[in-house]
Amino acid sequence: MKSDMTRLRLLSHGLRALSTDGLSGVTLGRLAEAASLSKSGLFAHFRSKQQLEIALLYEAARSAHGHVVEPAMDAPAGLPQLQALVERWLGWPMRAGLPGGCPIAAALFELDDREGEVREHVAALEREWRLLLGSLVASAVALGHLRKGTDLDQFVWELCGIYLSHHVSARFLRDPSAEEHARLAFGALLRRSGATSPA
Amino acid sequence: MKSDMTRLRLLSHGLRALSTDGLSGVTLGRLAEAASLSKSGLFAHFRSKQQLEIALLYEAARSAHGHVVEPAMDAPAGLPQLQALVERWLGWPMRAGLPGGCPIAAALFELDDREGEVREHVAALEREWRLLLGSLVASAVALGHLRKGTDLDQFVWELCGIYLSHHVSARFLRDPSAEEHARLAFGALLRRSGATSPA
DNA sequence: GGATAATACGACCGATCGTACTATTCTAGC
DNA sequence: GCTAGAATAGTACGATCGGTCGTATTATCC
Repeated sequence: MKSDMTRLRLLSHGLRALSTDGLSGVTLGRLAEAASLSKSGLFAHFRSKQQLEIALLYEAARSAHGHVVEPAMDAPAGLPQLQALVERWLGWPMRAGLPGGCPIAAALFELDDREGEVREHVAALEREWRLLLGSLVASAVALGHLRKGTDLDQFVWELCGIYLSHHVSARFLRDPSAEEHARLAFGALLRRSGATSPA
Repeated sequence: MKSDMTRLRLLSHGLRALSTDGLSGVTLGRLAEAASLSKSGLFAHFRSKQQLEIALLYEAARSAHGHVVEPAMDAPAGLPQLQALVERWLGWPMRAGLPGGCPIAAALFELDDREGEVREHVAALEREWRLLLGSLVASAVALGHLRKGTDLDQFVWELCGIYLSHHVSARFLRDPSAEEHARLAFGALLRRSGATSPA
């Protein structure tokens, strides 16, 4: 359908806006203008601002999956896959063609004190993401790449901290050594977990 | 002066609003109503929305200093002081009476793709904060509490990651084990840096 | 105590917000 | 090619945004 094409265009422009302006920064008027559509025409696609926000967040997750998860799955299972995923994870928005930062990371701070449907969807995405990370760590443990008895939740928790710290130092502080800091931190986390072959 | 009282009341209400709603969520109308003041009366105190935002951010930093830095300075210099500061740092907004999360952490993600004066003030605050953290780590190294040769910048970078991950898991995910994760992560970071007396 | 400046008020500005309702244009199936 | 229904445009709405205005009140200082 023609409508699907338009919807894709809207999601594309909306995702770009989301990455720079955050959820509350994406407005129907601006998005309509960016996508060369009337505001009411845009509004007809999503039946409310909330629905648009949710759609954009899922589009962000879809893009992350395509740019981060899928290519990382080419690596051998276990530690190499985990390392490949982390490498693709850090700074993925830029490689996905987004002009701003990670929309989901930003949403974690924008919605932390807001209730409602949007928050629940972000929470679901974040929980799913951490489950994926945990399963990759578990595989590395099962394959003997990481020490048996490794605290999976703790590993994932600290890995998320590395991602967030990288986001802040790279995007806000514009520290050119953000990548290096993240690499060192991840390496230390691996070593602590008994990685046999450090990258 | 009477005006100073009003200004303090405005900053107090504004800081609360800032912690839950973020910079763009604080509006002149709502703040005026919360502080029982007319919008124009409020506007007379700060000459623009930007000036209000900057004043609120400095108020947040002032509050953090009072609730985090000052009490931590009672601890003996070196590692104990660093540990005391981290303990007070995590979750300080609640202990400061704020209903939401850390306004500065939120600003790091809200302003990462926005230029202007407000961003520069947040950047200055953040840089100053990291300098403080670095100096405490340096003291711990100088006093022999941490290994000589400890990478100060890397330590601070990872510590900030712990703070951010704690913020997300405690405030957004509402994970009751956020404190425990942070404690474990900080302990591991200390151990890696050769701490002789783990807490 | 009276001049003066600070402070607060209410009304209002143009712009934009999200959303609703009504045309109009377009497209798909016959 | 016609027509039904989808897709888009148009218009308007009430609310709120940051901000300005003139005016009234209130402190402050000589």
